[in-house]
Amino acid sequence: MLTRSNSNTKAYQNVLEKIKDYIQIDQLKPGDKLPSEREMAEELHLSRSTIREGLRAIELLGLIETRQGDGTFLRPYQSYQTLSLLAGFIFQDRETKDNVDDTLVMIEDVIIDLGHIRGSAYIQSKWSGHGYDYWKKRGYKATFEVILSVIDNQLLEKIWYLLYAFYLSIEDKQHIRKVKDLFQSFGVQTTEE
Amino acid sequence: MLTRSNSNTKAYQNVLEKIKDYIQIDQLKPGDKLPSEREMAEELHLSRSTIREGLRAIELLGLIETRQGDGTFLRPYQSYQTLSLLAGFIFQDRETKDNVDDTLVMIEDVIIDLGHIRGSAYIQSKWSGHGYDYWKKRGYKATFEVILSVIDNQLLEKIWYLLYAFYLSIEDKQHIRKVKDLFQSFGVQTTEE
DNA sequence: TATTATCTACTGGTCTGACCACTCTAAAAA
DNA sequence: TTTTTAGAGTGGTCAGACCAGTAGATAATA
Repeated sequence: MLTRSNSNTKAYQNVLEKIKDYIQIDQLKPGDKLPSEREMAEELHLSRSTIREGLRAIELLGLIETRQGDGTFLRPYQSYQTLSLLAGFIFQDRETKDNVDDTLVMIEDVIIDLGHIRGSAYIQSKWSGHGYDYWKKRGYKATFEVILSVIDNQLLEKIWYLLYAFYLSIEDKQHIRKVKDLFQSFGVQTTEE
Repeated sequence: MLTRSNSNTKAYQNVLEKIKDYIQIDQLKPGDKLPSEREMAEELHLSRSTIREGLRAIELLGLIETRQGDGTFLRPYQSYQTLSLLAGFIFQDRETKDNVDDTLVMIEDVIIDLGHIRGSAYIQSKWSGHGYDYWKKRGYKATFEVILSVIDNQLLEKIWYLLYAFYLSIEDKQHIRKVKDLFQSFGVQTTEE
């Protein structure tokens, strides 16, 4: 268990909260303009430098965009950008490296189950259309993407991509799952022709 | 002395690069101390405020930790906590929300299944020990953490934390899953006493 | 001597006010 | 009308200041 010590909030963290308020109260949408730094400073009774410290933080996360001489704008986010960032930290932790393999398998189990439920027929036709050898040649990733395409959950897809890519980067093994079994589970013939 | 080295890159971004150098050249490890803000400012020929803008950015990312009167330190790794703050900025479109919701449920299904397999007895005793009301009071997160603790897959745990934190930040509902059902699935009595 | 209290130098946290570079817009000039 | 220009506003950066907290050296104490 981690011990998270102090909890004295710093002034710039209020900036983050305040900006959330701006977004909510003013119903700001991506691309919209935020109040100027000087305005925020006055309204929050903070110095402009403190305001800026808060802005820089969320700018690095890709949530806002600053244009000199123009203003600060909400960005059309890419929420996955943040997920990628977090993934960076997750993978940075060496302890979790060992878990990548396990977790990848788990995630794939989920994906395969969903594939059966939501688009078994489509997957079957797609795979059968080209034949087993075709997908065998195109590789594990392409094959799996067929399932992912019918599930239509971009977040789950992103998680799988991250895990899979990371797995490949730290392991020698090419396939963690028998593609043949995968095909057969969807009722696709795998006999070579 | 004018600065602003022509290109579009902002000065504070150099701070990030420089800190990477510090880490690499000085072979800094988690917990180690970085040069003081004033030192960095002098060495990079930047003002202290600019240095601080860079520091705040990577602080929010959880890379560093600042202690007033002491210094700035490299951090082991980041928890989901700070990022959950930002989740409020990220999710606005319905589609993304649905993705988070769906994915969270999926991940939890996996976790619950694994809980049954790897530590059903432990979970049961843990929950029974304090009684249903205790966990009901402590909340969904604490209850779920019992399952996570026996699974012992930190990556899966972190993914769940991330999704759960995101979920809370975008929804009002406290419980997405009937805790009562969860208890009963592990054979724990839920009758009030 | 061993302990405690105090001082001091240094650190991050914040503020003020300034100047620059840039972008927009509206008034002035063509 | 179109073009030019001047100004106001914005972010980018800076220097210097003061506060608040920490750690280590020093002095005072038991």
